[in-house]
Amino acid sequence: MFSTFLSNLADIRLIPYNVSIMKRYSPKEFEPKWQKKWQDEESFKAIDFDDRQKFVMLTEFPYPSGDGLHMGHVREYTLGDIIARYKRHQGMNVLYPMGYDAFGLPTENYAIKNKIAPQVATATNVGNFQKQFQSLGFSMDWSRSVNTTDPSYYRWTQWLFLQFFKEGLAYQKEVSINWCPFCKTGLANEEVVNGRHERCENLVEKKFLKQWLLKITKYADRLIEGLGDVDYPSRVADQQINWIGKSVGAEVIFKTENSNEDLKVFTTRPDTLFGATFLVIAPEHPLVQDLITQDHKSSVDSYLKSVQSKSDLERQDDNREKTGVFTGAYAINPVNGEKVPVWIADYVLMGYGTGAIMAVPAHDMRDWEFAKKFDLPIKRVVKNDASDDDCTADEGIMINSGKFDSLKSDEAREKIVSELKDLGLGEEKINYRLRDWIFSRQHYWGEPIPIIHCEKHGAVAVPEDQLPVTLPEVEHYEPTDTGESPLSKIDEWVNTTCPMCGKPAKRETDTMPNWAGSSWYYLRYYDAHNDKEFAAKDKLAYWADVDLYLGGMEHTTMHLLYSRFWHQFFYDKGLVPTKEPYKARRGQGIILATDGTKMSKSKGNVVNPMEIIEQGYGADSVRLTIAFLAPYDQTTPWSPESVTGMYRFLNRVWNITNEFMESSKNDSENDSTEVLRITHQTIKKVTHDLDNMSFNTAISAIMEMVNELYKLKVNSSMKSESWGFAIRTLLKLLSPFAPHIANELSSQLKSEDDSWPNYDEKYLTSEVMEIVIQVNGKVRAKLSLPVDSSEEIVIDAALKNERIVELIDQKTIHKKIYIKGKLVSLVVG
RNA sequence: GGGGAUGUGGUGGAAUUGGUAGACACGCUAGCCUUAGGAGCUAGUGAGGCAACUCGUGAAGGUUCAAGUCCUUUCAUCCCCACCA
Repeated sequence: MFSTFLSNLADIRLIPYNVSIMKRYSPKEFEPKWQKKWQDEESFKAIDFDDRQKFVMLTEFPYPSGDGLHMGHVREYTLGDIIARYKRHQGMNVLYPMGYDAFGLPTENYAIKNKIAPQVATATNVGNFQKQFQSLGFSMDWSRSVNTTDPSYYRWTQWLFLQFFKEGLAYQKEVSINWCPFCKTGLANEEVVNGRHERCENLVEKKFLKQWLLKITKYADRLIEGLGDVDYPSRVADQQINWIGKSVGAEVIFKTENSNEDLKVFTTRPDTLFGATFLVIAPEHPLVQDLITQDHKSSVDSYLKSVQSKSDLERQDDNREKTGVFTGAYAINPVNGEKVPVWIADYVLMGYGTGAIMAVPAHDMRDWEFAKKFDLPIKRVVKNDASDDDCTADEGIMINSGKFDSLKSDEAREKIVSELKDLGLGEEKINYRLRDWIFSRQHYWGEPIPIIHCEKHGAVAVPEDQLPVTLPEVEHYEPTDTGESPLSKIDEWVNTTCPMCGKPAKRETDTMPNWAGSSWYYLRYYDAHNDKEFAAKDKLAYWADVDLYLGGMEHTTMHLLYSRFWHQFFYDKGLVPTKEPYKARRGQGIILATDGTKMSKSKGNVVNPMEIIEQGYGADSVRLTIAFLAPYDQTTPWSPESVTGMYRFLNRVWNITNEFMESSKNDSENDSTEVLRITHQTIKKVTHDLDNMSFNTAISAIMEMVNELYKLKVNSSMKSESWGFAIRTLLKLLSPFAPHIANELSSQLKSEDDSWPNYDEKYLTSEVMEIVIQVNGKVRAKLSLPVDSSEEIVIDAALKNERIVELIDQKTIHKKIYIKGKLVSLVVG
């Protein structure tokens, strides 16, 4: 008590009386200086073919909206920057590129509304983004910057599209597409959320249009297999696998009575074929008209009409009742020759499998509901734990299945399929949930699809030497109501000649979706200015593939899957040297508003990172706050107070460094092993944490170091080798996170070396160890002993401890456990 | 219905192999200092208790000398997909 009082007095005396003689930490005064220097000197230029180990740090490039950077951007690019700077300090040739994914509807809508060309609006926004990136101190190689709307870029997007076209992987088809009546454009399945267009939230309609599609389904298996070769978080890999939705089953042919055409169905449970008591086909099924009998025609027609009038949203409603209608037709179950009725119902989807199913009500919940509602027969063919009156999808032992009785489900599956094969009435079949990628958009602001339509030759590729097909300048960007792109109204652009026969022909007027440019942009960073190829082979060989790709979880089934598909195709064509584009993928979590909800303009809870910098906290505080907030992949609310805390911490770093610089002028020589211990310990911890992307704990380790140093400086002079090492190391460890203050103070210290520090084990060991003593599992005492104490000595000391002696009293010790250097556990009773 | 994740103080979050739960920070309390700043310093801060001590990681069981961590059951929240046969 008394001694504590004294040491408090000592503390107070040794704290510099007048802190004001030192320059205050004021990031505004030096951050812009460093940013300008980095810009002017192109400090972060990645060098082609350099001998150092290469490291490609990729972050998803932004859509340059008029609103500037938001917190999500700042998190992503700050984390990328921390890694890029760290790897550079470790001596690697780091490529940390940035570009702009600038085609898209917001700019087009902005252009329509304000009568400003999208090219102009884009240029303005890009300039704004560039400035904001700079003000955050990001270490990007700007010499390789790309912009998807630049003709010198989309020339290669078009060229790559033509490779798909030549291979038959880009094709046109009349398809029922998701149509957004507000944006007046077609959408990919992935862009429809709850029956609404994910961008504008308007209800999506169905429209039948001739569209360009990319045959991503051809790569379904490869896209699954490829996941085995890369380091993706399991939730990303699982989500992609789930999205591709591979199911193994069989296609079974049912002969029909009324039609010459057979009905094909897909099932994953051919073992339940004997339980198929009826068939159901989708309302859009091509055989509908063929099958209906005269006396059912009117009821079928009215059902089809009612289905048509339903919106997608209604059809997907959770509480929907099963609806349907009997066609009057019958089909023959191939395994037992039974006549089963054919129904039409909208719970069967035309887009999956064959658009027809065999209904096994006893073993499929949907069929069960339908059978109950329309009083159709239910036949149990699998015996398992479930009650006979229930529907069960579980496997078991076959019953009511003729010669397959008493087989297990999986055996029956095999045998029945092989029998069907022999009969020529079925075979194994694999189906995917994944559909081909609808690649047409009916908009101005996108890459024109480089195709010319000729009456004689059909769709013809624009010759390579005529690329790019540039967007014409137009007066109006408004989409048309007919479902045609606004480009279709520009006759002088549309009318051209056929490259094959020279006769008059018309240009394709659809443009590509904005996923096109982003499907290959990382490749362009390897050779951003090449006007002969999309990237030179030797540069691809040097840089590919991306070592770490950081981005949003929301892109898992869109951009990330699309670009893997493109890359795999390019690999097959010998255009790229690696099978997969990205060696490792990580997804950062979302930063929510302080109230735990998503930040949104309409709620007015958006935090603007630029404002925080301008308020005087500076870029370093913002960067630290983001990295410290939570594990990088965790969704977490923003905390404005946290910025103050980081600013305070940087202030402490600033002050202790300045104190060190002051004291080194006149203090006496004095060394401290404690200073070295905390320094080496922190190097070890921060290095380990950075390798594991545990940014928040790395920062807390640096904070602990600073706190320790503050305590240590009270009793030891700062003028010593150890202190110099400690302060310089502190700045090095801090520099990936807060590069401005680290560079500023290092330059004041005239510390030129910027290599990552190494720790030395010998400084980590301390002379004493603290041993915890547990009695019956509870911590009862702590001992300080020399580190080299043997087990005997430790246990002996534990048993002699006053407190322990008291607790053991007369009781017997049943067991003594010693965990080296940590604890002694005594079991008494 | 399918897939994935997460539950720890007032808050954000720590906790290599099971080994001192709550690091680091925010906030709060008390005090000090001052050129009154978005500053700095000291002490305290899971709950209950004067204390010894007891309780405590969504809940309930279990394994173990020892469980936030392993096992079983269960509840809650979030994300993605969804009439996918």
